[in-house]
Amino acid sequence: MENTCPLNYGLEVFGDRWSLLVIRDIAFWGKKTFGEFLRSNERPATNILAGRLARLEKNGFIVKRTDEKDKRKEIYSLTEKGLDLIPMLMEIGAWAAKYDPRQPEEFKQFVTMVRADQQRLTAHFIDKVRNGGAIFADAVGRQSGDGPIE
Amino acid sequence: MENTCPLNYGLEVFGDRWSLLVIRDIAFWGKKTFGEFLRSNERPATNILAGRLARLEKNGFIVKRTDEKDKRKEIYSLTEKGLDLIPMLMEIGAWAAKYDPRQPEEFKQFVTMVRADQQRLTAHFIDKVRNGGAIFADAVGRQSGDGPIE
DNA sequence: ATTATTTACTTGTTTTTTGCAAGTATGCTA
DNA sequence: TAGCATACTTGCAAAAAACAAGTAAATAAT
Repeated sequence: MENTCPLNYGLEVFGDRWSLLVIRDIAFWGKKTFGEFLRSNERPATNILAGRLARLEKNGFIVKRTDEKDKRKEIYSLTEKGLDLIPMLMEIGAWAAKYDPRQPEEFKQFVTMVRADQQRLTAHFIDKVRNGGAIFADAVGRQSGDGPIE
Repeated sequence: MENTCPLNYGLEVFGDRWSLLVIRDIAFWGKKTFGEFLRSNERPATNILAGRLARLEKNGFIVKRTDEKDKRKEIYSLTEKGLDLIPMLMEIGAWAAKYDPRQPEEFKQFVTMVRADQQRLTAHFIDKVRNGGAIFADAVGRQSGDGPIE
C-alpha cells in the first residue's frame, strides 16, 4: 500500500466481493459458520472462502472461536472494525434499492426508513449485530429472496 | 446474476477496485480523461483501465464525449447512477478515517463535518460533481497526499 | 464399539483475470 | 511535415479464481 488514499486503503483490506459477502452474511443474515457462508446464494468455492476468512481474521474484521456445543464448528463474528462496515454496506443497499429493478418495494421502504433517521438507526443495527443478532432478524434459515424485513 | 441480493448486485456491477477508483477520481479529484486516470497514485495498466471505462459506460455509470477543444481527448463524467455512488464512497472514507492510522487529522475532521449534517452535505457534494466540480476542490493537479480540503 | 456423516478445511488442476511491455491510430504542435 | 500527445489495442507471462477431490477431527447412528 504505497499511498494514503482512504478509499484505496479500504478496497485493499476488505474490498473484494467474497470478503464483503461474508460480512454481509454475518451482519444481515446472522450467519456464523463456514458451512453457512458456503451455502449462501452466491456459492463461494471452499478454498476461496477459507482464504477470505483467514484474511478477514488477520486484518481484524472478524474473530473465530470454537463452538463449545459442537467442537467441529468455528463461530465467526464481527469485531468493532468489522461492525463499522455496516453503514457502508447499507449505502450499497440503498444504491441498489434505487437502481436494481429487481429489488422489491419492501426493501425500498426499508431503505427509506433507514434514511429518515440515519444515524440513530445505524447505531441500533450495529448494536444488534454486536450482541449476536442480525439486521434482517436473527434467522439464518431465511433466504435472501424472502425479503429483508421480519 | 442469479439472485437478487442488493449488495451482490452492486458488487457485480461496480464493485471492483479499479472501477471504484475511477469513480473516486472523477468525484473527489475532478479527473476527466484517460490520461488523468492513468496518472493516479495507483497506476492502473492501460488495458485494465480501458476495460473498466468501457464496462462503467456500458453499465451506465459514466458517459464519454469527445473534447471539442482537443479532439484527441475523451471527457468522462458521471451519470446520475454514478453520482449516487458518492454516499457509499464517503462511507468507505469515513471507515478508513477511523481505522487507517495514516489518515491525517485534517481528513478526520472532514468526515466529522460530513457526519454532522449528513444528508444536506451529501446532496451538496453530488450537486457539485454533477456541475463539473469535484468534492476535494476542482483541482486535478492536486495529489491525494496533499490533503482533502481546499 | 464401529461405521457413517458432518464440518472445516487442503491440495491439485484448469480456467479466467490481471499486469506488463509493446504497438497503433488519430489529432495537435512546432 | 515531423514530432509528440492521447486513447486506446494486442500478445504474453504471472497471479488469482473456480472446480473437483481429498483429509482430519468431531458428532450421530447402528
